[in-house]
Amino acid sequence: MVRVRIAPSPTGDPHVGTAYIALLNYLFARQRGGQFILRIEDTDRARFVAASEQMIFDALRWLGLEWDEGPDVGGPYGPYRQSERSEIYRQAVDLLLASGRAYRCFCTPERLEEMRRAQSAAKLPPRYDKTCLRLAPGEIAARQAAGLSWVARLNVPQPGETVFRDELRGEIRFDHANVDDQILLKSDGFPTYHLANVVDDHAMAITDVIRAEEWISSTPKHVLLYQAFGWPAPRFWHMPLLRNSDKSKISKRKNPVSLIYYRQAGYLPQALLNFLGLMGGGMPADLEKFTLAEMVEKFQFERISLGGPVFDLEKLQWLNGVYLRALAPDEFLAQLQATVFSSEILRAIVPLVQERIETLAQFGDLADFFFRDDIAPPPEIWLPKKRTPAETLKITALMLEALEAAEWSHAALEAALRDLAAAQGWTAKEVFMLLRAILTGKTASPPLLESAVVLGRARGLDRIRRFLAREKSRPPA
RNA sequence: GGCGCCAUCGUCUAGCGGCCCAGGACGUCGCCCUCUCAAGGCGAAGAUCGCGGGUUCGAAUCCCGCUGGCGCUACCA
Repeated sequence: MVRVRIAPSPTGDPHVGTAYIALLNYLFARQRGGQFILRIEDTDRARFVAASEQMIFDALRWLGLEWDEGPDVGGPYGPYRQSERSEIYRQAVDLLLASGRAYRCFCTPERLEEMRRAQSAAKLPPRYDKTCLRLAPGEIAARQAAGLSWVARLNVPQPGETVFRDELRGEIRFDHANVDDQILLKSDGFPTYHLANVVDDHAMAITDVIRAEEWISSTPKHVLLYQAFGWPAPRFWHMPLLRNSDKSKISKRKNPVSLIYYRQAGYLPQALLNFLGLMGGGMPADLEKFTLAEMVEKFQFERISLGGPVFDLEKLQWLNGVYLRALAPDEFLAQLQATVFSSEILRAIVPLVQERIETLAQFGDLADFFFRDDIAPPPEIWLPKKRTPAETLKITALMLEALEAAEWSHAALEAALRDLAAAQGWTAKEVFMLLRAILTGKTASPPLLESAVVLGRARGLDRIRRFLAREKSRPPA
């Protein structure tokens, strides 16, 4: 019986890369009559975003990737949220500490920083120097008694080598000279990914770990952990990374990556899924358009091409168009009413336009930007009278950062924009008008912040990113 | 820098020793259809298969080296 899992981290919007890996895991499980598990990897309390978990559930369900076990549906191997499994990790660490496969480390971040600087200056691989491994038992007890904070580190045998098999690439070997004594338990008592992932995969009887290629370098640490615990390791399948058009790992800077965005921008889940299925091969080459069920039937993992595929929005858009045109008119209408013309959106827009309207027919004139995709205002709209294009673009980039960090609410957006204006020596009016131009394409619109909230975070941020991309690539006039 | 992974049209890919002076799709361009624009149909341009060595009667396909791209190099996942 095959058991696989997807283990997203609730640190923000659900990511298109998560959907890709989820799809692959789903296919693998369904093809083999196995189970597909959803586990929430919420051990990073610094980056934790409370609303994120629910958004992950919603986005994966929207795509139709149902899981057999998970935090919301339960299952025999729960709990499926790592923050609820602390005791399990603590016991696991005790085991490793007792057997000498892990050790307590009291080094301060400053010392570690210093050590890494020296190593990099000496052109050595950055690696913890095992200082605390040499601590006498009495010294360890004393430091603990003194209340010094500590972490648990994996004791990687030196010298040594770890060899493991990647099902798609064959044998991969790592000299231990390049494997760090990874932190397993953080000073806040939470495990790192490496520990939690191994402990949970074993506890949840995961047979095949299907994850992104970026994990290859840390797989030796995982294999060492399985050995330290005396557990059999699962099979590893590392999938190619989705890329931006410049071939770098897909990122929100260069590409929309939020599944919320794709849903709100009017992509059909079956089209997005189909497109993801095209990434990296796997399906018979003569097929371009196929359903999830057909993928379960025909997708072959052995056929996956290992070169990282560029996530080509234009092709996704074409495919989405194919799906949209194939809809029966009634279905098409239903889609429209479920998304861009939902009564929720309409209801939210009403208070923004009602007080500015003289005939109902003007609704479109006032609210057009909610229903348009490409807003491309000319410089006479967005360029403040007293500013240059260069400084305007610069503050727009800062604005994007500030808004990405802010909660998408009227108060938070307003605070972020006013702070930005003050910090950059712009008037609030200039900053607000700039954002108005980018979001609405006009100099006069319904109230900006209210409009931004209705437009939504995903589409709002996307408009700013697209604006920046467009203006940066525009040859200076 | 170190380590690892990868390498066919701009992009997604087919090809797993002869069927390939490399096929399909997106995008681009042209023509047709047409009141317009799309869609659709037809067609074109587009890859010395990253480079250099081998192995072989024969290599895009196998091996080695180089180069390049990417990833990792955190008390993030």
